[in-house]
Amino acid sequence: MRQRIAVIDFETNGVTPGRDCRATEIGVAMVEDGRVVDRFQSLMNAGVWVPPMIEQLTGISNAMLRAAPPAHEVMREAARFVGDTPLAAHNASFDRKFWDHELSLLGLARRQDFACTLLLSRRLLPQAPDHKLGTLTRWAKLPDAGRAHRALADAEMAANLLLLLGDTLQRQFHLADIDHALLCKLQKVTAAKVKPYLLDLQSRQIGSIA
DNA sequence: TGCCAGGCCCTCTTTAGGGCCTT
Repeated sequence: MRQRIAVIDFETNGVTPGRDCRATEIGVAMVEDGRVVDRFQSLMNAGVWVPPMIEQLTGISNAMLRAAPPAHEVMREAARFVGDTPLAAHNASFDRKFWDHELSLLGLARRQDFACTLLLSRRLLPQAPDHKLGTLTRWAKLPDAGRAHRALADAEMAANLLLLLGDTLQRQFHLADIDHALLCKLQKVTAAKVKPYLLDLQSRQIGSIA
């Protein structure tokens, strides 16, 4: 996969963005030419309280957030870092709603689509024991990216998984280079129809060469 | 007043229910 894609991950203090529920950390792993070429990570202070269960899960404490830069500064920097690069995340519906919410507080709006490594791995790696990011990383023997449930480590794990999914597609279906638009299309095809869809795509690519 | 996620996917489905996945 040669295309540049920004793989993002948020740590948050809950699951539904709003006045009391905000992002606490963002990590971005920038993928290009089949590898991670750039990284962005920062804690962010949005003035929200992190419950003990989530402090324990992420290792991000209320004290750490009090010392962190303001959320609006971090998000402005993150938005500049990502620019118009196509986005990806593991369970993108989660990260997308926080990305959109945090941008909206800056008066900004997302212009690009999200590819989802959860939806894609359910379709392309059905033999995996489950489709949690950590399980897939261990199962596929992907590189150790650091402490799970920290934003950059999770973003790097998702980036490695995205590259694996691209390689799997190219190897199994002998497709020309995989791009973000194809991944977004694939995640909308139902799991049962994804293989016929790819075989059809393969035959059309072979036809166009011949 | 009290409660509070939500999108995706499978199946014992579609007039629904429950599990997965993210923090």
